[in-house]
Amino acid sequence: MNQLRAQANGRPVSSGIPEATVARLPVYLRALTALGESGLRTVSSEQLATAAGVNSAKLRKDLSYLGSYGTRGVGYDVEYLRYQIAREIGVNQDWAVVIIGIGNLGQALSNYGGFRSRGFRIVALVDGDASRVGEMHGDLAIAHIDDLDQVVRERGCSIGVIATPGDAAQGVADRLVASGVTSILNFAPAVLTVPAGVDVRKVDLSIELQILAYHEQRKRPPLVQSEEVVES
Amino acid sequence: MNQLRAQANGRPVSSGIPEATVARLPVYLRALTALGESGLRTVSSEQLATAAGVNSAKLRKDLSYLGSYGTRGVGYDVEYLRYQIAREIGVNQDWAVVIIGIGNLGQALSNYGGFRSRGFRIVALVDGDASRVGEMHGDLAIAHIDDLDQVVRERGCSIGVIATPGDAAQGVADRLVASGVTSILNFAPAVLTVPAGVDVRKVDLSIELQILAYHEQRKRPPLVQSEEVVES
DNA sequence: TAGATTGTTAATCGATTAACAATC
DNA sequence: TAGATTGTTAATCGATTAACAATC
Repeated sequence: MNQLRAQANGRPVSSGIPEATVARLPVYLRALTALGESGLRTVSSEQLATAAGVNSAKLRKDLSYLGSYGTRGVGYDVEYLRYQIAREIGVNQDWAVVIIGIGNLGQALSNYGGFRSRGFRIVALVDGDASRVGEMHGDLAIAHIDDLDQVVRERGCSIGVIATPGDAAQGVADRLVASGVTSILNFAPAVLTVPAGVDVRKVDLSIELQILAYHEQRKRPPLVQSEEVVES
Repeated sequence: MNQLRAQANGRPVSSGIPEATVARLPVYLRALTALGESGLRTVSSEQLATAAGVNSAKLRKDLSYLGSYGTRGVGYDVEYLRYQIAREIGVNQDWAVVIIGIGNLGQALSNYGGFRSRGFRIVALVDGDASRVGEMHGDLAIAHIDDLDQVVRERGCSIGVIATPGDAAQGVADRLVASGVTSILNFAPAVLTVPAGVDVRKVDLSIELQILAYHEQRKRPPLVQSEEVVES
């Protein structure tokens, strides 16, 4: 079924965690942080699942990939489980992030305070417009895209965020890859092609709205819906 | 296997389209629009799949849920297929969108020009800060959250975008639902609880970065990784 | 007719879920 | 010991993929 290799300690190796589970770990982490701040010391899978918006069977299955961190009949120690998940995700250390494309969205991202507490530090802002080089946003001055290599090297960036228009995105991705970045978060409406070993995640606002529209259309059908089709 | 009901015309009814397929239709739509603008009249599943970043088997399977819009031995008429997909998604008409929370992100979203051409019109900006009511952003003045009902009704909003801090999000969602909105795009880092029949999609930037960090950690292991664990 | 390409089938894979034995 | 809750099993469900018959 699941070809989990096992370590000496009996825990499955990290790469054996299913993608769907990996995508939920940050949600559990956030819920545990909130529950911990509210003073809770111990939490059951039922409680934590509710806080995370999933069912408890899925939560327990997900946690079972990390190891056996609960106590039967009792539940999970909030702080201990929080620490284990944070370690598994890799956010006990800080990751240095470079943002490319300092338009409205790039600025909003650079100002967002929530990244810091979640393991990310924005260490560089880069843009293709030479006239904006040196412009300050908080502590950071905009650098030019031609200096990307140097910026990435000097500041140890391991994640690149693309917030350019769609037609610039592939070029930026190529430069990021050339400078050694192997993790990219893409906000530009474009399909990126990257070499094997480079991870790209995309956040596409129009696509999210279109998925909502698809379902909305079926909840409240438009007044006029033509089913006639002109054969091409 | 797949309990597709069929209409008189033999096409599966809309609600029979798998979610994974629905999520890709906007990607195909965008690729077709770009190919059409480049002058291409006909496209094969192989070409379109490449442009959309998927494999051709998946593309053909996805399109088969919509109907039989291709010609064997030839391919798909670009404009005809583009129209059919747009109709299926529901973006041949415009959807009115209200943004709640006009901070950095809310402003960036309200300024983004790409929504208009993709079937969405931002018709209202709403914030909880009374001192900002009336503030202009483009053509739109900020309204107060207490007037949400009226705004939604008068401007026919069918989609709400939440761009508030996390702790305000559930309250805003409750108000949106109360005012009749049944589709919500949530940018706040919070799990939303809504009644059945209301769709929520979430865009969570920290979560996306954490998923990247998980994989990055396994590509370049940190210099010091403690495996020792203090039992709680 | 020969070549090309769709639309569909069926096998495989991965994710979800309910149920419950293990065990605190 | 009795009650509670985890961790795991196994069934089910949904998504992906390769292969190819249908057909332009």
